[in-house]
Amino acid sequence: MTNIPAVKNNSWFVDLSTAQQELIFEHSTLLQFKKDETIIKQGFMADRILYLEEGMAKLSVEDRQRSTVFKIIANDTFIGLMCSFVKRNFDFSAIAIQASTVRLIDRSIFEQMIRENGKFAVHIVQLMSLMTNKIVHDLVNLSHKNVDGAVCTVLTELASIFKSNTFLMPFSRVELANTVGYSKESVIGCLTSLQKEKIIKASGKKIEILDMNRLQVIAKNG
Amino acid sequence: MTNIPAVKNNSWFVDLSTAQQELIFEHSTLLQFKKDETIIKQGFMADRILYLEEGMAKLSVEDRQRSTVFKIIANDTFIGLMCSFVKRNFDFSAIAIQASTVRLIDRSIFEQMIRENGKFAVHIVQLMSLMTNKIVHDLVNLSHKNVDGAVCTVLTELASIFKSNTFLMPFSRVELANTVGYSKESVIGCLTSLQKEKIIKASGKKIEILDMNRLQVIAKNG
DNA sequence: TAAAAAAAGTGTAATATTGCATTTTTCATT
DNA sequence: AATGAAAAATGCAATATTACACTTTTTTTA
Repeated sequence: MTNIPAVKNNSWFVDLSTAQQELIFEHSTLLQFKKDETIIKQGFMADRILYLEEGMAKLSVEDRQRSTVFKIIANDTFIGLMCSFVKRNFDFSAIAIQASTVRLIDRSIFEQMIRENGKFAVHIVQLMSLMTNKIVHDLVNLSHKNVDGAVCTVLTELASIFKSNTFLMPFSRVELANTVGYSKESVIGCLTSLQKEKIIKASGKKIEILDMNRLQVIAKNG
Repeated sequence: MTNIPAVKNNSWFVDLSTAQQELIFEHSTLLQFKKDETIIKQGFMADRILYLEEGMAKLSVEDRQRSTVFKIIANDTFIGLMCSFVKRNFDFSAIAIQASTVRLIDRSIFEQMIRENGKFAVHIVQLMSLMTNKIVHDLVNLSHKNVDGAVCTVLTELASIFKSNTFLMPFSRVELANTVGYSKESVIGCLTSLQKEKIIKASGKKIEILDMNRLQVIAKNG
């Protein structure tokens, strides 16, 4: 019998029967990624469903000129659901921003589970609903802000993702610029002035939020 | 026996059995909306799944200050799937931009279909995948463009949605401005200069694209 | 650990965008 | 058809953002 990890209550597979869980685990592989390793490269064939068991990753859309992070995900999240159900290729990239464990699940088995197990299917639809909703609201939200507002919004989000006011930014300055849709100079300038105002402390990738209140005010009002 | 409309090949319910189709149609209502009527108001209770059978609608996120259209949908599309599966309330608004026919489907019956019919479930997951993917790419894409690029991008998209180089804009100038994330003055200025360059002809909501090539070039290169 | 390369940071001139005041046009209503 | 209200359009000064050229710092690699 396959070695099935202890089922956490909130996991995606609670709705599966023991036999189905076994089947999934038989047809899945566990991979380890180091910080900054590429989990998915946009354009690659999408024949697996990916589930981030441990760690964190950033999802980005790539084009000829730049890479734009549109979402940071933490453990217990599907990485590939967004497109691997239809597209032959991944439409975005995923890069580990912490050491991560990813389960690769055979797409046809996963589909079979959706077909066989209605409760599981409903659960998956709900997860997709939630994710889409959040992404749309976040992106629309960012699009109405000036540099300062956008950068501060991202910083507050990062603090909440990392559950700490001190964290390592998973972005280069250029990536941060692409994510908020402004030039790197503007973004760097904003970080510098936030620092002068003693709202944050930034040395390299390490960010420390000193005054969360003021940060949130700027995030809201530009 | 319930009156079931002739099943189109590409419809969302082809995977349902005749009995299931009957059930769905018994537990659903057909509503007519005139142009500019509100189909969904953000914040209302989401106890139905909405399917746009005929017509067109714009989906928007509302906040205190503005309404931002993030997607235009045409006939044979689910309107509410994106959030009505989890949230108690709709997280966005939908307004008919043409006379439209909407089928309201009981949420619990719809969920039951997903549970009972695996093929249907997979189909729904695929639809959601596609939609999310398209929205994310479109929004990210817009966020890197200047006013001209963004406005031209939206205009080319509208032409493709309406399948014609002449169409009625489903936006006020202010809404268009919110959608692209720029001020109304900038957007109006852009439309004016596009007109001076004889790339479009705009009188009120009526837009005529005179030079699609140049429009696309601006859409791409700002 | 030194050298090279990449990323981060800076000041400033050029450019793009906004916000305001005001006018014109459009649209609905009587 | 006249009237009023809302939307659209305009020009311009104020502001925000970019792009450039350059320096400094950090990271990588030999």
